[in-house]
Amino acid sequence: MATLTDVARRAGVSPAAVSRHLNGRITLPPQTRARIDAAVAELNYKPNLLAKRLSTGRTEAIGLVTPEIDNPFFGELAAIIEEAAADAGYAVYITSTRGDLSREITALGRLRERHVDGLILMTNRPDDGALAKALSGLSNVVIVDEDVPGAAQPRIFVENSAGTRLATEHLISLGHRRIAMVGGPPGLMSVTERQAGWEAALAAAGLPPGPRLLGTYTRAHGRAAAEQLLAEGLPDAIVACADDIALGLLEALREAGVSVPGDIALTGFDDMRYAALIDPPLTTVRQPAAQMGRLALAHLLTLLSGGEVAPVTRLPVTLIPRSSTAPSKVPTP
Amino acid sequence: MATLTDVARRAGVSPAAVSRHLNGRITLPPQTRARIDAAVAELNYKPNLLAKRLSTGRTEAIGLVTPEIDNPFFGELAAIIEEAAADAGYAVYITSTRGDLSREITALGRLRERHVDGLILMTNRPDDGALAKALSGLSNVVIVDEDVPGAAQPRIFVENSAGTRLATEHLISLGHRRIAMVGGPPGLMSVTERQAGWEAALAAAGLPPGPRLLGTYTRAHGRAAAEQLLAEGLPDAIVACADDIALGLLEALREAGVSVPGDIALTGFDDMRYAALIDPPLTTVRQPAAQMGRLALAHLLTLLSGGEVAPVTRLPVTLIPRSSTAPSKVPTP
DNA sequence: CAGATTTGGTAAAGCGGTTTACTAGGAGAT
DNA sequence: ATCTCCTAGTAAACCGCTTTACCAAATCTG
Repeated sequence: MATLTDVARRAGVSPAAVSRHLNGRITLPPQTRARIDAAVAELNYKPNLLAKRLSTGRTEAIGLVTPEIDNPFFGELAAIIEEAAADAGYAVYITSTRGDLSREITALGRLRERHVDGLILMTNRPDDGALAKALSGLSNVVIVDEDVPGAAQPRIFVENSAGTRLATEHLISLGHRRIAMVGGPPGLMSVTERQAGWEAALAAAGLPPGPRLLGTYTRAHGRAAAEQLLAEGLPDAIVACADDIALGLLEALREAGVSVPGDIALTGFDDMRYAALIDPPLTTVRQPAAQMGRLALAHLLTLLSGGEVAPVTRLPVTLIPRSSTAPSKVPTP
Repeated sequence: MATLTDVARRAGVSPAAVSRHLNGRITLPPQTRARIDAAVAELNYKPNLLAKRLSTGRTEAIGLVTPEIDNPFFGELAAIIEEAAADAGYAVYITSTRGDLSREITALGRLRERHVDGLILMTNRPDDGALAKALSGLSNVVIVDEDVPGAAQPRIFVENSAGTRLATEHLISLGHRRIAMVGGPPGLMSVTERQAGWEAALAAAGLPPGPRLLGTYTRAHGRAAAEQLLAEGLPDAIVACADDIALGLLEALREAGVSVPGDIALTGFDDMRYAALIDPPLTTVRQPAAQMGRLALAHLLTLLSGGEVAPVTRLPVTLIPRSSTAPSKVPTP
């Protein structure tokens, strides 16, 4: 590989001149410029990024910390962010933490060690303060989708409570009265808020809350919840706090011979790809993944250039009615 | 941030001693070692990776080039690779090329510029030689899932033709006679091989090939193919070369009032997550994504440590029968 | 006890850029 | 003719770590 010095020698100037010319920090007379450009072309010179980075302290890379890159929702977010980052000249390090604190911390370490310029952080774990502590003092971080209580970094969420409120209102308008909620990990902000939306809609309609089953954001939890509800007596409808949970509910209910939406209505949350393709197509609350991804990157770029950014941004969600919800068979009084 | 020199000063030794001790390239007497370790701890010293990299020329990072990170199949592969790479001490740069040659080339450039130590490359585009040319001379690259004709790097594929042969034999054993194939981009190795498997199974059973519709590995192509088949007269069964294609077929057929598997049987390829959850659950050929990912990384690590690796590895596929295939209603003669 | 070997380090030259501080030479102003 | 300013660069320090080559003192060997 040709180095800057090789180019300089060939062009008959100093390395400094070449460096400054290439970075647009000096205006040289046309002939000199032409000689340098020619030398660059002839030697097929490519700057060594490592050297550049060491020198400037900037890496032109960002990190993306996701709980699970193979979850379509995070995959979509990652794809958008990667594309937008590439357009802005940044490479992306992706970490799939699988909900493991130590891998989250490792990723933060990369920022501390100036291995990346900034970080977009997503977690799906209730934090006991360890992650917040690891975040303290770090700038150039944007928290997305799920809160890390106690952290000072800017964050981007969706209107969680509005989402479940919409879903619950939709179910109520279809004539359902006894509406259960199956949620994710207790203590997680998104779960708390989604629960609040469900409760608010019920309260507004003068209905008592149905059963509430928290657990994890997994298909397995959906299955377990279905079994519990089957044992205790099925409600009219279920509001699931994630599409994955809804999928588990659906499987277990179908196996038990319960028809969705014939016997029970079901709503999800996320609108992951495939939510429309399952049987029955899932009524769900759409999170604007693409918009979140783009905004997260935009925020991060603003931070990187020394700008300021709103401490909390909330993006709207929309209810996508499909076939997993149908009018109640019990006539509305 | 404390530097090596700070540590050295505090421990009363030279920077060289600290560096060599920390990298295990010198054995020091216990007291000296203790002084250095103490200084490291007190200053909370973290080596600057950038500097280390510039010095050693190694980056301890690999690149992962995928066509679409938001496709669950590639997502699963990426998750496995990322996890295994992290265990081996490598960070992972992920690029989602969206089938764009220039982004593939950019990723290769990162290797050329010694920005990463090695690369795992997946593509889903028939190459006109441009990618092969960009690959020439690069070592530490493993090609996965799809071929790049003319490239010299080791590669890992699945038994494509065996996969469609299994699927086609399965359909034949269910009594289907007129079996169509809906494939991906013409010229792509996986497509050619999958077509060969379909033809071989039909030939072995003494059956003529049904319609063959090539296109892209997308749901849209599946829809278009379904429309064409509907217009030309439906076959008994369809072998789709990808689950995404099968999904498109399924949608369009359902909209046309054709029942799967009642009126027509359908098989996919990949066994992506959700293939089991759609309506009807999809009979498909399972590609061992996890195994491919792990093997790709193992190969790359072998290359990185100067080892040799098989030029071509083929992994077996398995047929996963589900409900999208059922016995033909036409009695077998 | 001289010479050889081991122990326990060090000095300094990279790695390949960037950047600050500086200067030789010519043009313009007085 | 002198002073100032601008143009077109250059020299050298620096980023933080690694590594080669080397050396002084201590220990062993014959």
